Amino acid sequence: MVKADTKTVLLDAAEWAARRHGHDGFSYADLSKHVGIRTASIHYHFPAKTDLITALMTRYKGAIAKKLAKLDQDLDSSGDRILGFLDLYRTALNGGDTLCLCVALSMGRDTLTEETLRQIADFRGQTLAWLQEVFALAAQDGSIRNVCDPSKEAAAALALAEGAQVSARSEQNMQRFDHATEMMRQRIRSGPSAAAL
Amino acid sequence: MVKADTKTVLLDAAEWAARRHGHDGFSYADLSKHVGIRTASIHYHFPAKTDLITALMTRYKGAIAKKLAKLDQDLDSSGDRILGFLDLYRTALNGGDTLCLCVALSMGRDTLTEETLRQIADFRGQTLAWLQEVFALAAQDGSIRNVCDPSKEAAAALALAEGAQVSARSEQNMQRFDHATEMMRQRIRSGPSAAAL
DNA sequence: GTCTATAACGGGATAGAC
DNA sequence: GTCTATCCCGTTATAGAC
Repeated sequence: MVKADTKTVLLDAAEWAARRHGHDGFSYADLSKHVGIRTASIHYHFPAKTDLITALMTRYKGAIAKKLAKLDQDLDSSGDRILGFLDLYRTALNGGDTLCLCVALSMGRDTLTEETLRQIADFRGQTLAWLQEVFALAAQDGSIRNVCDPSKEAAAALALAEGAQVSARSEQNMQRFDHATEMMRQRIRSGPSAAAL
Repeated sequence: MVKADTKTVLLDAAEWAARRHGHDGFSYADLSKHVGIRTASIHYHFPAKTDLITALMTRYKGAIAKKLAKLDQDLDSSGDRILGFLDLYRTALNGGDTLCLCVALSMGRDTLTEETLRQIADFRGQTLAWLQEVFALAAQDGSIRNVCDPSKEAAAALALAEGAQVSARSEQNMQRFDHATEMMRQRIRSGPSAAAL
């Protein structure tokens, strides 16, 4: 816990780079500059780039799982949890510099391993499952208006958040994200409505 | 019109490749194989890769503008136009193989020129303007339920369509797209509702 | 664990013959 | 317009010294 071991420092640099530039947009040479050891030394820790990516996705999935669990712990209403979810994706943008790792890797060319593709699908599955539960709760606590089928709500919410990230990053403009997600927030803010969708 | 000139054949191949693999995911060597002329010959038509990308985006923007105009021409209700819009993005997926060129390039690394970035923003601006008009019409013809501010509706609809494309492509599964966009379609299909958002 | 050195390859791009 | 040949660079990855 006390010393920042090299592997962790490498993963930190790699996560940043991958979320900024995508899978094919960063090299061991880039990491070498940031971390201060030679590319050959990086290969000692992660023999192939795919090993790096795999470790990255595993760590990232766990980190997001924790954040989603914390939202459940800290917030009672489904509406607040969705607001927390949107804020998670907003924060991940870092002012338009970085995407969610999952989105960033999704775009990479077919350089990706089957294993990595599976991890990406797993990650989306984890998020979709969480969203689905929140929308199921929403059907009960009424803190989100016009709730439809939770599964469809979850799929739509994730697509909205990811799409909003993509356009915000491509113009490095956070307003794009805020604008695209404003309607979703309005379904929560202004209190429950009698009308079902 | 009769002979397929080399430039057009190159653009066709490049568009397919770019939408499939992103900016850094295809090379002149790839085009060379598909088109049947050497890489040096491609440089004759497009001296630098950025020239190719610029020409690609220009042509693409015009093509989509035509398709959107055709939707306006063929369809009277705002609801049908949005359904047409979603189908446009669905078709662009080609079964999970290709993205909208704009989305595919958005993910590329910072290899992109300032000019290209401007073109990408322009393209989104064109689509957003069209969507905004459709939602403004919706506020009048009532063929879409719970219509909010047209500008926010447009931003949300574009993010939804792009995000749905990304997840569908990353798993090569069209159902992801259909699932994520189902709610939007339901706002149209089942007739107008008395409830405002 | 980290280094130097190097292999092996693929990328964009140019020169000059035809 | 298309070709062959070539350049230069960046990338992943390995061998072997320290």
